Amino acid sequence: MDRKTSPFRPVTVADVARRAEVSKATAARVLGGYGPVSEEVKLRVQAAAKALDYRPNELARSVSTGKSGTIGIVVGDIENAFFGIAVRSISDTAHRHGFNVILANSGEEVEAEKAALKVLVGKRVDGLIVTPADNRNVAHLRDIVRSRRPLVLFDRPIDGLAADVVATDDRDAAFAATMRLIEAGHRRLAYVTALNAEPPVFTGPEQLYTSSVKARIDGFLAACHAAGIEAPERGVCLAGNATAGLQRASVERLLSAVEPPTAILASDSLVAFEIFKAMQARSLRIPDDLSLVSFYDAEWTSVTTPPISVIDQPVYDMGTQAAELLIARINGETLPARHCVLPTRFIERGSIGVPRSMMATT
Amino acid sequence: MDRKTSPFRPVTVADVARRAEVSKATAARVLGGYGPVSEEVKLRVQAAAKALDYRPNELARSVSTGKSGTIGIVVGDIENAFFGIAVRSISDTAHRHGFNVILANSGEEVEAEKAALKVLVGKRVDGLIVTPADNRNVAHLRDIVRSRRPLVLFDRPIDGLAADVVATDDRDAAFAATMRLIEAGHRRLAYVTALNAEPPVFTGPEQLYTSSVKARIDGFLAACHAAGIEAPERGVCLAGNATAGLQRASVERLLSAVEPPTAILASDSLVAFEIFKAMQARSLRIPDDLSLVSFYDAEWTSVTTPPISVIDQPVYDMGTQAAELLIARINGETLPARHCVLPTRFIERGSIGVPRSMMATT
DNA sequence: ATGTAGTGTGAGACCGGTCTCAGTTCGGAG
DNA sequence: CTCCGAACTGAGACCGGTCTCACACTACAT
Repeated sequence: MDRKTSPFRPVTVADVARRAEVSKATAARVLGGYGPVSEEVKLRVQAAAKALDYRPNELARSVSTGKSGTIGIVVGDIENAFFGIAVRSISDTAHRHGFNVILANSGEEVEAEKAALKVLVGKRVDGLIVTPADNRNVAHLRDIVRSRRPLVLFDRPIDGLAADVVATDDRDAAFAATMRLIEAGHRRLAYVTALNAEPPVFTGPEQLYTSSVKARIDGFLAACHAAGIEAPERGVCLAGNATAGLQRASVERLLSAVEPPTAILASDSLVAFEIFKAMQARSLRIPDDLSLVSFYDAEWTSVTTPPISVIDQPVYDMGTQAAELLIARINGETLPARHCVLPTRFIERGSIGVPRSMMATT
Repeated sequence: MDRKTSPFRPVTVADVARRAEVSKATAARVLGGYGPVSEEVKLRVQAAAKALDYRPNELARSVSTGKSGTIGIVVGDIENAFFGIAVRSISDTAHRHGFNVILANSGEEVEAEKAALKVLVGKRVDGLIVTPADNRNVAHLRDIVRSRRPLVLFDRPIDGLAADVVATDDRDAAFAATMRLIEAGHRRLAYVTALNAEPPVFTGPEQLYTSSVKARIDGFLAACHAAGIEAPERGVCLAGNATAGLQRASVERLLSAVEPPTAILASDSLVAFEIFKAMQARSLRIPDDLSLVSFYDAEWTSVTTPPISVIDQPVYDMGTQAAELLIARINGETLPARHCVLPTRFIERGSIGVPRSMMATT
């Protein structure tokens, strides 16, 4: 504890008080801007603070007030543009309300998510925005709720958890997009999502632990069933997300099947990107050989030839909404948990075509 | 201060100590893992902590140790994939070393950068990684250095500031890329960068306050001069970055000039994207009508037709390097400021062609 | 003159941790 | 059997803030 002797020791209220020749309490009142202080003393303290270049220690402040002015965000992967923009939007909104943001990456791993949450709670964040990696394993989230710390689930609802949610109409969006493909004449459809599963085949919805993806597959299957397509489950492809290589291999396998799909709905822009590149590599043409629709209006989807039709998610608005909901809670709002569903928008571009088989028969 | 009466008051060492029937000091020793404690007492305290679900208050810990275990990052814009990956890489490395990350966005505004720095210093981050928005206005950074808080400049060196730097060989990369364009036969070259300037014309290098961009333009001009191209300065286009609309307008103006450039070097993937879309909108073809090279290997550049040749920057490595440099400093390393220059790599794709004029004359 | 309300100030407790220091206990050496 | 040091424990100061409380002083009504 040689801190007090170092010449680089940060300046404290006590230092300022000494220089302004007032008590620590008075200096603190000026610096913290709370109690009543006479004009003359206030000026003297402010002058001393400036002269000493005083920087309040927010940590000490937090420890005594119990509020940190910080919100924690746990996302699956910041590298993913979807989350990148979400983070941007959340942090913009947070700053606007005088909050800061601590960021943690779960890499879509529950264990990492738990660890991140632990650290954030340790840092006494005032509230949390989380994209839960696994809806089967939510004890740690339940703990957060129980401890009364405001929590907003982002993009992925969890049933039976009394937390606010900001998400999109995933099921409807997937249903509608699938319908468009079916209406174009497709009967062999595939839904591709990033998910580690062993074996990597779809065996049932209980396998799906990312709630948004589950909803989307629900919608996909419902549309297929409504159109009388049999065994559409076989079109659900769980490409891994552990390594890019694994995912690429899954996509390759899908495209080189004996009866490959004639239309694909991609669960996110990253898988769609893999699919697009794999197709390019084997000179398959969109939409002639294969129709492609992806969730999320990623930058690249608008500049390919042809451009890709997408389900646009209002990410920026989702982030803003989530942050605002959270901050309202932090400020003491006590309404029951709300569930905000934002509408997606289908952007028609050039990646949906008529399947070859249809062209032959018509 | 009704905190102590609330049933949701967080558990403290004192609570644990009471339950384990030991002194606060002993409980703290077990929980903090520092002093000598007998095996029996240790177990008792751990049991009590678990029963009470004790979560250490990191803030209080930081206030008494003087270390926060947190590093602050200030980037220009997280939405930009370049920074997105940088943040990812920095936070991965930080976590690997047991540090957390607080993120702040400057939006490329010095004032916001100053404010962010103030907050981060207030939160007593152990170190900072900053991409300075303006190399003319660095007093706040100088203050950081003076206060002995470790600081690493990311991507943008600042002369005369005794801080570590991780950057790329911007000047050389721009020089080499420009040379390629010149060798392909181009004589009317443009360099487009995002920068607000009034009027939006290049009048000299003193106008350039983002050091990396300045280095690149240096390289661009040097290559032009070496090839005997006259007044290459006229090709430097400062498209705004305040609003997307402004930037788009600048690009439009550039393309519809009486003597438009036959080759463009784009300073980042966002301007390149604007250029690509503007060209698409007016049915200009790459590389027949215009050759295009961009800094940064953004996702979209590899899937356009034709794909865009780029100067690939090793962002992930830069982030890792920056974080490691910083953490070494935090851990007490005292070497003089280092300047790490990472090499870029030119990725040849299909966007460089022979200018029309050349084709006619040959 | 007294009451009384209000303003400004300082002393010191407090937040939840860390850490110093002064015992206490115990074992083994002399 | 005493002495010494090591191992353990508790009391309490400390970190840098906030905040309560008591007190001094003024101003104004009674």
